Amino acid sequence: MNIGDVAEKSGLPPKTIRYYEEIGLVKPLRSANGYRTFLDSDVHKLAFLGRARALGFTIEDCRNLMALYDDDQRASSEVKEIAEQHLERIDNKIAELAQMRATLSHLVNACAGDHRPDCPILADLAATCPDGDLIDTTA
Amino acid sequence: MNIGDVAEKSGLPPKTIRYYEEIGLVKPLRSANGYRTFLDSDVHKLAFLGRARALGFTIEDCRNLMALYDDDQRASSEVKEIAEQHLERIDNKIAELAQMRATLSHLVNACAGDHRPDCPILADLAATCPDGDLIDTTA
DNA sequence: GTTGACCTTCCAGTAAGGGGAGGCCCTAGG
DNA sequence: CCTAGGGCCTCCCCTTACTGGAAGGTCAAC
Repeated sequence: MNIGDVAEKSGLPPKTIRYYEEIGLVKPLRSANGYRTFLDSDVHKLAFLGRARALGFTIEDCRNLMALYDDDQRASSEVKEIAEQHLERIDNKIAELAQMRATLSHLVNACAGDHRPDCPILADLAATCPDGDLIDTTA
Repeated sequence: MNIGDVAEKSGLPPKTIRYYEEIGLVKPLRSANGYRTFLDSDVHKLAFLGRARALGFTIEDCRNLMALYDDDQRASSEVKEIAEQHLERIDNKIAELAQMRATLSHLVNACAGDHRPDCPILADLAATCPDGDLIDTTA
């Protein structure tokens, strides 16, 4: 199978598949003309990677998950730990975004959004200094 | 004022300040020895940038917000639009993360996390193919 | 035989800086 | 007067996970 077919079957772009080969996630064979030749198992791996990436796992997570997948002596606790750490990263990120959202949404609601220059959003960005300085927001 | 003082006052690392100069967000003067010389207005700008970045605005957003801040003919609607677009990006990102979180959390709960190899997380990553193929998850 | 689709490699770029090398400048202490 | 130290400078590579493009080889069809 050539890379185009694999791309279609796995749902990953050819560029991504080449990249995954470069970083050692898949190891396709080569035919005489230099083209990459993929097995069904490669397609399977790539689909696995695509799904793991879609869940937000890093490439390194994916590498570890694949290794565990290939290891029938694995303990599910190892897999679970990777997933739990990722879940925590996601929760942290969501919390961070929610905090931004709250502040930003508050500012947006306070802004008239008309033709006048007065703007609480800019005022907030300009005025809130770490050392408590009050800066002239009319500038 | 040298870059070290400005870093302390603005809360941004010197590296970041140099980077902001490189991309044209601040334009410090230079003294005879080649050192950057900052004015209070530069510190003000940098603090502004730091807060905008903390709210997740991109550098390009920051550039535009600063331009609006410097323009006393601005309409607050322009500021509000930038903020609203950013708010939408945040909401999209949160939704995406929440979706990941839901799936992942479901899988984590389903995983025993013990010494045995059986793992619903790996099974899910391996089995759900775009074209509906069922792949042997006992491998 | 030639067109066009496919494949190859390599280079460069993304966002927003971080790390570190190699080297100048300036001040304080002995 | 010399040196140690800390601060500053530029320059280059590194990060994540790809994506785009250029230059060129291959293959099947018309």
